[in-house]
Amino acid sequence: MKTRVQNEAARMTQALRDGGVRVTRQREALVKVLTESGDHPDAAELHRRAQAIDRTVSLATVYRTLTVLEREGVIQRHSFENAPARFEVAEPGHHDHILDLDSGAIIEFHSEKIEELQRQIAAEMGYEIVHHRLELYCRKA
Amino acid sequence: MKTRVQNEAARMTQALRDGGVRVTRQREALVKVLTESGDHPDAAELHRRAQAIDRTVSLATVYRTLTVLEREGVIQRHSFENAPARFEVAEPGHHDHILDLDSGAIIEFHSEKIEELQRQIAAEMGYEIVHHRLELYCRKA
DNA sequence: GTACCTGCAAACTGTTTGCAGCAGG
DNA sequence: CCTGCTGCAAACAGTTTGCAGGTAC
Repeated sequence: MKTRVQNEAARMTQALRDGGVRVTRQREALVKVLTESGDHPDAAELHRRAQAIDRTVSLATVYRTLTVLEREGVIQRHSFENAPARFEVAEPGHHDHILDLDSGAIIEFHSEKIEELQRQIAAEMGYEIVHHRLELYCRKA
Repeated sequence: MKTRVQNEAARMTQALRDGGVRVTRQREALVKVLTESGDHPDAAELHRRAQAIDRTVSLATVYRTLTVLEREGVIQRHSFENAPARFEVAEPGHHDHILDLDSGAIIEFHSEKIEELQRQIAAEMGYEIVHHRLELYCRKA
């Protein structure tokens, strides 16, 4: 039986092939790092982690590969306030983020009620939501 | 009787003084441009408009002044996806944005129900919302 | 005078790209 | 081989900053 990480890695390398690029040593290192990271690292952090596996991975390749993976929909890029973009493996089912302003922690949440209200508001204006962004910048109460 | 624009301009120049900077010719031009713009211009656009009033306004001064005005809370900076930051005069009462992906139009909306749900979700995690960001990237249905 | 202001150009950050050489089917 | 890959370094966009000179009390 395959582990979750192995499945995600397989899905990701397939996404690379689908995206029309080769699965190289460097890209395999990045895929490994992505599937094993439960947090929301930025490109520089991913580069650091990938280099621990394969010294020859460059930041340029990290960015190039992330672009393909995002286009194929297997990872998501989040641009939070005044900060480099952060990445995470795309899970089925959308979620939003709470950002702890003090610790920098990122917490995921989902509210179907909010999603529904958003759709309703957009519809009232004659719009259809393509995607949205909801971030709560918070402090411990 | 004063017009809304005059009131806003007065509030803004006062904010500059409160922010500890002088109200110069260049800053007056920017204030005028800000109060008269009903849209959400970015810094380059504000620079262009301010130069139409006073040729000597530089982009650096636009940025420096916007920083002060934002710190004083009389304007708001919004960083939408893959785009330079856009600015608007802060109105009492928060609102969120719908972005028309085709036309680039920005529409404001407010939903007290959504705000309440957000507070509720944050509270469940032991958090207090300092500020939040909600953007709906949409297409005409 | 003496602050603080200005525009300019250079610095800076995060990201993308052109290029010469390397490598895998 | 031949295509696409690589790292490097330069380019890029948006924004900030150091500096030499200008301006308002």
